[in-house]
Amino acid sequence: MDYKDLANLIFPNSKDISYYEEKYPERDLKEGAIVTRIAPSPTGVMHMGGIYQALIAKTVARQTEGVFFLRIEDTDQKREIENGTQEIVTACETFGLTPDEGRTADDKDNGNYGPYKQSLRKEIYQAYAKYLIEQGKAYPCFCTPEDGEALRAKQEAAKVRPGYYGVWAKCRNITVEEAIEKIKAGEKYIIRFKSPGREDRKIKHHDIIKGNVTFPENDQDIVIIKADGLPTYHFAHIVDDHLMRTTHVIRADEWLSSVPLHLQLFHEMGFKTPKYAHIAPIMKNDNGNKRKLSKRKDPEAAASYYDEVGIPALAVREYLLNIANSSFENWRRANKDASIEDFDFKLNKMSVSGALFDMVKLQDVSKIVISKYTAEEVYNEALKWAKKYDKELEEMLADKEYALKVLGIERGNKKPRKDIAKWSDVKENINYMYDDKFYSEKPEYNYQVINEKEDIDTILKEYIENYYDDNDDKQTWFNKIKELSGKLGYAKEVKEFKANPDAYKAHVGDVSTVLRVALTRRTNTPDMYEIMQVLGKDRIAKRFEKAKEN
RNA sequence: GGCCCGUUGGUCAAGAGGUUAAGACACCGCCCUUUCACGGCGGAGACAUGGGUUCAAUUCCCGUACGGGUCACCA
Repeated sequence: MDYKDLANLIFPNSKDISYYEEKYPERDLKEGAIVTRIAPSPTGVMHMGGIYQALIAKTVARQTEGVFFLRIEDTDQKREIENGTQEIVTACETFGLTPDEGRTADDKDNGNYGPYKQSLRKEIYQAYAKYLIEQGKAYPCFCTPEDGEALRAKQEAAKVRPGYYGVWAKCRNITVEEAIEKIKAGEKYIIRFKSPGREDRKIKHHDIIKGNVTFPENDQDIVIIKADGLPTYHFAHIVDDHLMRTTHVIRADEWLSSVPLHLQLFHEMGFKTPKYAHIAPIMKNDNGNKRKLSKRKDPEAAASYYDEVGIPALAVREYLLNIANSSFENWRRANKDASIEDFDFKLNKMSVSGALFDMVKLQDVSKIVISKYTAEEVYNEALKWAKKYDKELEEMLADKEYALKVLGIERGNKKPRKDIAKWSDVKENINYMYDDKFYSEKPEYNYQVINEKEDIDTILKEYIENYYDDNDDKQTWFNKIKELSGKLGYAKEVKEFKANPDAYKAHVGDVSTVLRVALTRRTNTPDMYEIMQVLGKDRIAKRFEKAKEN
C-alpha cells in the first residue's frame, strides 16, 4: 500500500490534474499584461477597502491590457449572507469597476476560467489535494477541533510556538496503512499539507509594495481541505490563482505574513508563483488610535454610504487614487479635464503604511469633480439621488427648465462655483430660489450694516422702481447699484469709503447686502445678478414687499 | 508574547548622504468691481528617540519608544 492507494481511497472520483491544466490554459495576452483580481467573501456589505483594491486591480490590468476578474470566495459557508454576491457585483458597478470576467450575478459567470465561485470548484481543489497526497505532500489528519485546542493549551503551557508542526504534528507520521485503516473504520479527518519548511531558515521575498521582506520559512502543516470537503483560503488561493492564470495577487496586507506559506505551496505544487502586492488598509482615527476602517463601527466604511450621502462615484475614485499614488494630485492639477484612466498609476509607488481616511479631503475632491459638471449633469445626478433619498428635493426639481437655470448660476465658466460636495447639499443650496420654500421660511432678515427700517425701505423701493431692469447686462446692473448708492448718500466705491469713512453712511457693498438679504434672507449667496436674472422683476418686487413688512 | 512591517507639519504625502525639506487638504492674513464660493499672493506648521558609520545623516547601521499586521477546520 502506498500514497496512491491512500489518495484513491480519499478522493476516488477526482480527475487527474492534467484535465484542469488543459482546460485552463495560459492566457494569450501581450507581454507584460497583468492578470489580477479581487476575491471577496460574500459575508456582508461591500467595504471601502474592497473598492480600493478593485480600483487598483482594475487600473493596473487596464494599463497593461490585462484582465481584471472577480472571484467569490465562499468557502466558509457559515459566514455567508444572502445576496452577498449581488452586493459585491453592484458595488463594483456603481463605482465603475466592473470586472472584465468573473461572477456577474448570484448564479452567473462571464469568462473561460470559471466557475468563479469557490464552492462550485470543490472537485477541482480535491483533485489537487489528491495530487499532493499521492506524492506524500499532504496527509489525512484525524485530530478533532478539541484535539487542536488541547494541543494549543499544551504548547502555551510549555511556552513554545503554537501550531501544528514538527513533533507536534501528530498525524503527519501515521503510516499509510494505519491511515487507510482509520478511514475505513469511519474516522473523521481533514487534509493537511505536509510542510517541508524549517522555522530556523529564512526566506526572502520581494513584494511590489512592501519591498523586500524576510520571514522564517513556514513549517506549519496547515489544513488544506476542511471537514466539509471545501478548501481553506490558502489552498484555494494557490489552486485558483494558478488555474485562473493570475499574474499579480493584489490583496490587503493582512495577508503578508502568509506569503511564506503561499510560496511554499506554489513550489510544492510545481506552479509558477504570481507576483504579490500587499496594499495597506485604509485607517481611521478612533480616539487617538489608528485602526482599520471598520464595517461595524464606521458608516463610511460601507461602499453604499457614498451613494446615500450623494458623493459621486468618480469623486470617491479620485480620492482613493490620491491615497494610492500621491503623484495623482499633481497630475490632476496639470490635467484638469483628463479622464482618470489616463493617469499613469504605479503599483510600486503605493504607500507602505495605511492612510487615515480623510472625509474633509474627499469632500474637497468631490467639490472639484462636481464643479466640472454642466448644469444638466448636476441636474441629472441630483435628481437621481433625490429619487432615492429625498422626496422634497425631487419635487423641487420637477420643473427641469427652472432647475437648470438655478443650478446654472455661476457654472460653466472657467472659475465655477465649488459649493456642492454631495447631492445632499443641493437642497440647502438652492431652496431660497423656490418661492414656496422661501415664503414658508421664518422671515428673518439680517441686514448687517444698514439697519434702519426707513433706510432699508428706501433702498428697496428706489431700486425696484427706478433702477432694476431685467434687460440690463451685468455691468449696467452693477453700475446702477452704484448710482443708487450715490444718490442715497452711500459711497459708490468701497475704497472711497475706507479712505474717508466719516463722509458716508455706508458703502455700496452694504447697500448690496440689503438687496441680497431682502431677496434671499441670506448674507452669503452666489452672484446676485444671476439670481435676479433667474427670479425676474416681479418676483424680486414681491420679495422686497415681503421684506418691508418686517 | 513570537514573527513581520512601519514612523517626514493636524491629515495625505514628495524627497535625497550635503535641499531655503516639495505639493495637496484643513487653518490664518491680504488681494480680486459689493457677500459667499472660486482664483491669486503670503503665513504658521514636520524628518519619533538614543547611539554609531561619515568631512557631512532626516536619509545608511544598531538599540529604544510608539503604531500596524499576523499567529483558526475565517477569509
